[in-house]
Amino acid sequence: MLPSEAVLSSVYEVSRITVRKALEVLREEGHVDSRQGFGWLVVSPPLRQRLGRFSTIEEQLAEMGVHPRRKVLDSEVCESSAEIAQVLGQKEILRVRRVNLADELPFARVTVWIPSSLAKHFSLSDYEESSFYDLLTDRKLLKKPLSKAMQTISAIAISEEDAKLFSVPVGSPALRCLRTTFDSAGDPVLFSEYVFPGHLTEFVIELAGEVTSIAPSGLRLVD
Amino acid sequence: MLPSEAVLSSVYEVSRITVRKALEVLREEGHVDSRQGFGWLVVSPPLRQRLGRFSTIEEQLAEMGVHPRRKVLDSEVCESSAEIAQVLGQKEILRVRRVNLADELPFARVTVWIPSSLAKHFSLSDYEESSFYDLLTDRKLLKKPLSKAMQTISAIAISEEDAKLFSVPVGSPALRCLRTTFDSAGDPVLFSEYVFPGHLTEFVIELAGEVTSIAPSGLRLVD
DNA sequence: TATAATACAAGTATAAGACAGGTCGGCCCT
DNA sequence: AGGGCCGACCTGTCTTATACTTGTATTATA
Repeated sequence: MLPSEAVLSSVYEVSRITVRKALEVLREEGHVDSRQGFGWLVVSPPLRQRLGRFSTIEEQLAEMGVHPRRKVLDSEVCESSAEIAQVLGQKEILRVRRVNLADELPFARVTVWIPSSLAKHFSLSDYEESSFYDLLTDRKLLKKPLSKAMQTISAIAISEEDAKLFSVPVGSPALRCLRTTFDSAGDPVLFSEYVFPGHLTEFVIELAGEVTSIAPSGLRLVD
Repeated sequence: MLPSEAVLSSVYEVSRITVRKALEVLREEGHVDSRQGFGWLVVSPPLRQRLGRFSTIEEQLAEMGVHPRRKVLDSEVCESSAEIAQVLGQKEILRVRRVNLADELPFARVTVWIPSSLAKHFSLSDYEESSFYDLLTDRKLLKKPLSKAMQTISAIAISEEDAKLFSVPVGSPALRCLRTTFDSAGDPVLFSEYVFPGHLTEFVIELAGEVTSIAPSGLRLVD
C-alpha cells in the first residue's frame, strides 16, 4: 500500500491535485490502482503480466511443459519472385520451409526467405535446431539488430498440402501471417509466411494509449 | 520545454517582441511549438508519425472515396451470458448486431455488448448513424475516456447466416475479432465481436521496439 | 523601421479547502 | 462472545484563488 494522498502531499510539499495526477499517470501505466475509502496499492504482479507484452509462442509452449520441435520440409536457393524481390531488394534468396510441432502435433507451417548471402553460414540441421532469430543473432551475421516488423494477418482456406499436414479437411479456415522483419536501420532483413490451423490458434493484440474507435485496429480491406 | 518568453527576454537582454519573433521563425521551420498559457516546447521528431497508429477502417474508406453505411440487424436488452458477465461484470446488457457496408457491399458483421445502463440514451437510429465510440464520447456518458483494448483475432468458418450476408459459400474462411475495450481506469466498458469475410480483409500490425523473435507476435494456442 | 517597454486578455497548472461517499477498526450494547 | 454502531481515515470530486504562461495591442525610442 502507498501512503495516503494527504501524506504524500505534505511529504513532497505539493498539492493533493498534483499527487493525484502523478498517481493517475502511474495507474494508466498499470503500476498502481486505488479503491475509494481504502487507498492506493501497487498492482500485484499477475495483472502486470496480463498487461505486459505477450510472450512468444515458444515461451508459451515452454510454460505449458510442451516440447517444441521443428522439421524442415525443404530448402533451396533460388531467384526471388517479384513480390519477394520488391520487399527484400535481393535477386537471389534462400527459401526454407519448416513445420513447427508441439509435442509432435503440427501447429504451424512456416516459410522463411532470407538473402542468399546469409545462407552460406547455415546447414539443414541448423534450421531444425534453431530459430532464424537465434541463427542470425548468435552468429553475429547482422550489422544492425532486428528492431521492427510489419505483419499482416488474414484468414485463408487451407490448401491440400497443409490439410494433410494438420490433419484437417481441405478448405478449413486458417490464419496466415505474412511478416517482414527490419533491422534498426530500417532495411528489410527477412520475409516469412506462417500458416496456422484456425482451430488451434488465435492472435492476441493489446492496444494501449488513446483509443479513437472501438473497431478492430489494423484492419484493412484487400482488393 | 523552453524557458518562458520573459526569462529568455531577460537572459538575452532583448525585448519579448524579439524573443517571440525568433521563436516564431523556429515554429515556421517546425522545430518548436507553443500553447497559450503553457509555454514553448520543442517539437518531437517526425518519427512518431511514421510509427503512428494505423488508421481505422472508416478513415481508410473515406480516403478511398467509399461511402460507409451501417445497418442494424437487431438489438435487445437481455441478461448477459456467463462469458459476457465475466468480462463486463454486468448482469443486464444491451446487445446490438449491425452490418457494416462499404458502397452497399457488406464487409463486416458486428455485435456489440454494452451495459444496459448506457442503452437508455440511445435509439435504433443512433446505432445506424454513429459508431459506438462516437455515441459514448460525444454524449459524455463515460467518466473516463476509452484508453485500452484487448483483441483476439482468429480464423473461423463462416456460418450459414453470415454466408448469406456476405454472399460467400458456407464454411469460407473469415476473420473473427473479439475485443474488450477498457476506460482509463482499467474498467471494461464494452465487448464486441467482428466477423470479416476472409477474401476482403486482413489485419496489419506494426511492431516497434526490440524484436526478440521472428515468429508472429501475439499468437497463442487455444485449447 | 525595428526594437523596447508596458499593459491587458486568455489559457494553464497548481494550491488549498470543502464535501460526499466508501472502508475499516474499535467501541458499546446486548 | 457476538452483532451493530460510530468515528477516523481514505479516495473521488468540486470550487475558488493564485501564480505564471502565451497572445495581442499600444506607445515610446533609437
